[in-house]
Amino acid sequence: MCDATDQNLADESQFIHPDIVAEVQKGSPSPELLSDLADLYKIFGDSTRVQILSALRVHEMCVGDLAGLLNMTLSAVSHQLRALRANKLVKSRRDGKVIFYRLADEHVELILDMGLEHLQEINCPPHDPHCFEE
Amino acid sequence: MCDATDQNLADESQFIHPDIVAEVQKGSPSPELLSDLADLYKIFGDSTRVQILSALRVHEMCVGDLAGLLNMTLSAVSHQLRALRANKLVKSRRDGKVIFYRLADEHVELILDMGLEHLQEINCPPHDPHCFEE
DNA sequence: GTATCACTTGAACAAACGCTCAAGTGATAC
DNA sequence: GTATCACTTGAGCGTTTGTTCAAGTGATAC
Repeated sequence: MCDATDQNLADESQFIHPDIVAEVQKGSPSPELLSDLADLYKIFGDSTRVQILSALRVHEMCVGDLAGLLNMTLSAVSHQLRALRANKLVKSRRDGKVIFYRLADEHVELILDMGLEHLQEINCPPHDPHCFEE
Repeated sequence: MCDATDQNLADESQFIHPDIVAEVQKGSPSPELLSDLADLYKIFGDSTRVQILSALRVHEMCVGDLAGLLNMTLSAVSHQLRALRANKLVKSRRDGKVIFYRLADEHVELILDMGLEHLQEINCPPHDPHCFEE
């Protein structure tokens, strides 16, 4: 996909500001890691999955209750739980016929909170003291 | 899409655990807010966009440099910058012919960090002292 | 004025995604 | 054993998404 010698792209002079590009190349994580990061956020990037995570934050739930709460089919919810499980965002335990799901760890809650905070800042109300145009 | 009287779904007895569902209904944000949250994470859920954000975290950059750094076309990068702009994750300034992009605020960095931390925890190395199976 | 540079935009298209439907699994009840 | 319940899984299908390509815009250079 790339030519052989591109381990120092910033010097190749196709750039307008080679110095800046070189600095960024050194200071940013590898594309592989950033791709994993994108894959993680992709999981949070769906309304159904976020609703599930938000619900499980309050209390562990079984699939049927989740489906009823979200007004969706068992199958649809189960498919999304599968994605959440695969990415280690939820864990499950079986109790007789019923399978209860819960959040995998506190990090999931933190990520949800971080996003909610950002939303508040963006849609900050007019009377918010530290809200102003740049 | 729903019948008229569903404002107290948890009592409708289609649920296995009505008490839990009722508690979750009260304790979780509205579906609308959670949908906005999902839309926000959707932006972070793409490798190209995350690479752009991660780069801008180190230094403001123009579109051409970003395209070179990511080994992508100007157009592709510009399209993604448009999405980032629309969601207020980046800001731009023009300097002559060149347009420099930078992160909109510190919240963007925090969200990136939160995700990176979660990745570290998941892929935690075997010699990590606080890494164990449940 | 024209030319060029840096970037944006719209249309098109393949790939990825999320839901539905039908079939399958695993545990309990009898 | 069979039946039922709670859930999972795979295939199919319409929608969304990200890239490419070609055309357009806005500022500088001359």
